[in-house]
Amino acid sequence: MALENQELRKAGLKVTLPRVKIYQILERAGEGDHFSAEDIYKILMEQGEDVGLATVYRVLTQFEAAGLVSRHHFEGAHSVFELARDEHHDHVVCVKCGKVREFSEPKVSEILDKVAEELGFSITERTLYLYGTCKDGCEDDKA
Amino acid sequence: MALENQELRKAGLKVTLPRVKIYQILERAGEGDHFSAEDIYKILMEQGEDVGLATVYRVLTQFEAAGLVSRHHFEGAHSVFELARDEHHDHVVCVKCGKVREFSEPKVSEILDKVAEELGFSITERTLYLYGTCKDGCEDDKA
DNA sequence: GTGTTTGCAAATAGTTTGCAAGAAC
DNA sequence: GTTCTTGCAAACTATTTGCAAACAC
Repeated sequence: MALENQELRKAGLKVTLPRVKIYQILERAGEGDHFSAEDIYKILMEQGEDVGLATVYRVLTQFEAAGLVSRHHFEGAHSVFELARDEHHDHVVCVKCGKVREFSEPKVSEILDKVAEELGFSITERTLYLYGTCKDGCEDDKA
Repeated sequence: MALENQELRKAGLKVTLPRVKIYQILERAGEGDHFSAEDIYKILMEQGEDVGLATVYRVLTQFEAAGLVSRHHFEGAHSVFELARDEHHDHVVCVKCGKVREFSEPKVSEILDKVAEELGFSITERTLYLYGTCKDGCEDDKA
């Protein structure tokens, strides 16, 4: 139970209720789950925690700065967050149901590294999002 | 001079001063030039045109819907626009100087199509942005 | 003329910030 | 006890919308 506390301390952040709770929510997420600040805020409310939305934003920003989470901007709207993992991965987003799938293709990274090399760029980050629709049952429940 | 008028008509848009002027600004852009609504608004002001910022947004949105321009969201901030071209291309963005380079790698598209296939997704669009820094002279003039 | 488009001001969505009160160490 | 953190309300940024006046055709 104190595992997340270690993570927080390691990141130079004091162990406070909002940070622990938010970290736990992110930890519980399955692959492909991404939360917006608002999502997290709502979950906290449901859990009866008294945490302000502004704090959720602040904590997520701190987590991002500490490398604990990564932030994504799917289709322009709000940001969503997920716990950072070691292996880089890219995202497929269904524009109908909002579902997100992840994938990782070493060959793509390889090619992009070469492109950067040729252009004289030193890449620090990339975003690769595929938008489309699930072919299988995909109820338009973009809640 | 009436070429852009043709484009507008083809898109089902009446030929009005704001639309023509905005189209011309986009047309003048070199490869890698991307304008935000604000950029375009400022250029119009400098040219002495009396066009509202809201109109710039409306026109750009209409152009996008008509397939005349594509919209990009580089690093979260505001949207930028460029005239749509036939060949798909991806972007490299320098986070120091803001410069944008374009590239196109058929092999990447090929791999991504395969990924989508395997995941049972039907891709309609993708965004692939590489962020980093120019290795050569790149004055931090991210104006 | 009639329907579209525009400019302006006000509204909106997502996110950030100032500040005094409260918690961590 | 001192410094970091929080909650709230207010500010901010990018963008959108309502509406009456102006324009395209």
